[in-house]
Amino acid sequence: MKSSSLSDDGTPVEPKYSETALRILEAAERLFVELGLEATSLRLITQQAGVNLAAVNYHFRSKDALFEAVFARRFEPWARECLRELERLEARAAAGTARFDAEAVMMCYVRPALALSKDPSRGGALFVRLFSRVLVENHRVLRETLSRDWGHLVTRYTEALGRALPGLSAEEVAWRLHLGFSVMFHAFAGNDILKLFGRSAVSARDPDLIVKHVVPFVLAGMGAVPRAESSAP
Amino acid sequence: MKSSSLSDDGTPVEPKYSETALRILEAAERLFVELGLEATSLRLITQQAGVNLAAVNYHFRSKDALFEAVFARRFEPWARECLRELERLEARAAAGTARFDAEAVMMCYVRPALALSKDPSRGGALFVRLFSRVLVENHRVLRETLSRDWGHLVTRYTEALGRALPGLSAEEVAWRLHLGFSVMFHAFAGNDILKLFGRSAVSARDPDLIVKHVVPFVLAGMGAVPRAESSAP
DNA sequence: GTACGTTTAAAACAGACGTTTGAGACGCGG
DNA sequence: CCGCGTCTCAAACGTCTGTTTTAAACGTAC
Repeated sequence: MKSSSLSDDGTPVEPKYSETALRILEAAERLFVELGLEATSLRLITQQAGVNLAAVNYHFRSKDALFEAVFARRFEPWARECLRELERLEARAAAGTARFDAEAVMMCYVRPALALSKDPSRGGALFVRLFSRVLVENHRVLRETLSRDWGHLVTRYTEALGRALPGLSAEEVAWRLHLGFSVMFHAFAGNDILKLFGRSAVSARDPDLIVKHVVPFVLAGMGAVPRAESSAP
Repeated sequence: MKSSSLSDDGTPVEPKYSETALRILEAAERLFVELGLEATSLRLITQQAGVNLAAVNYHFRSKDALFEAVFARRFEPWARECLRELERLEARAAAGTARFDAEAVMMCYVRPALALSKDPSRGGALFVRLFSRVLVENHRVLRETLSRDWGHLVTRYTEALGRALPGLSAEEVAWRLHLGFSVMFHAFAGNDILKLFGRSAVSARDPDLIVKHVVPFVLAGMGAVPRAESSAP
């Protein structure tokens, strides 16, 4: 994933894609989500995009590079939005116009995730599902670049939650962040374990409903009092 | 996934595998977890198992059938253990020797998951990761059989949690179960979003540590007071 | 010892895969 | 008119896939 270059005023310059390249990107995004990287063939992508097979290797260099392009197009604006949310919260807390608590930190993730889920023009919930696949499948393609280019994002969230929950050890904070993000992330991705068993009464695809139920759940979890050690010193 | 037949006393009769078949099962399990179903070739499996390529199609019918066998061998004993835990809780609650609360219901899932994670001879954490991949990749192979053969398990958990949280609507109970299972499941599977960014301070692979942190988190979330509707009638 | 079902072995099958090639179509400034 | 990038197209490349075939080795019962 190459980071997009920045123009003079700092706003990202999206690489211009020809119409053919765009059709490939969109078909690929949908198919990668539904079938996964390995199971999606270039022939299927080009067929659904209505373009020639060789166009993929012309516009993108390879199948792997196409996957990176599909991912970066959606991920980078989203990650930048998360960063902006954190910075805005810090500014408002410094100005005394906002409380710096766990809910405020959490909303710095929920708001961008909600906005993304509701905006099909940016990939919508489809991209969150793609991200989820990438995570569980642990793709070699993205491991390196994600930690190099966006590792600081996680560091920022960790620091923020630590500041919002001052009584906790660093280890405890890391766990709450881990568990909180886990449930929020998989909820937005629509990963419903129970649905696999055909018995989920939850319509886990409506973003507003997700927020309504997931926010109190995670907030309660993050604020939970740690269990007293039963026999440790 | 064919269910194993039962002997007279109700204990499952595990199909006898020849040594060759067993070596295939074990190599396949490891590779399916690491690489996924599509990316794992039969040649790689047989090479690592030290057996001939054709042995797969002889002992198992096809690659898909091998995958089902790998999955069923681990899943069915686990699911039966979950069922037993629920039945034991109901019996003890009826006898007045246990409280039927959210924690008790939750532990009916945590105990089997913990036992499985710590027992390499039953697949250990490896199988939970395989299960997680199956879930996110939404495999055609397992969708039908899981809901047909094990859907009632989810129904049982839903009823149990509803009984443990009597003040809540059915929808609310379904959401708490969904979110609670989601975080527990992905925690046991070691799905660490933050690790993908190279910044997780959490050593999410120690089952005892997982339980220590995930139980208070989920308990707090499940017991959370629902948010008051802000403007609804 | 010979016949039998079971298991292994090596080789070959047809098809799908990602990628490359080389020729031709298009728009555009000269 | 030409010349030159940009882009599309059909065809072919070599490799890998799941599966099948053929033959040989094995243990066991008669």
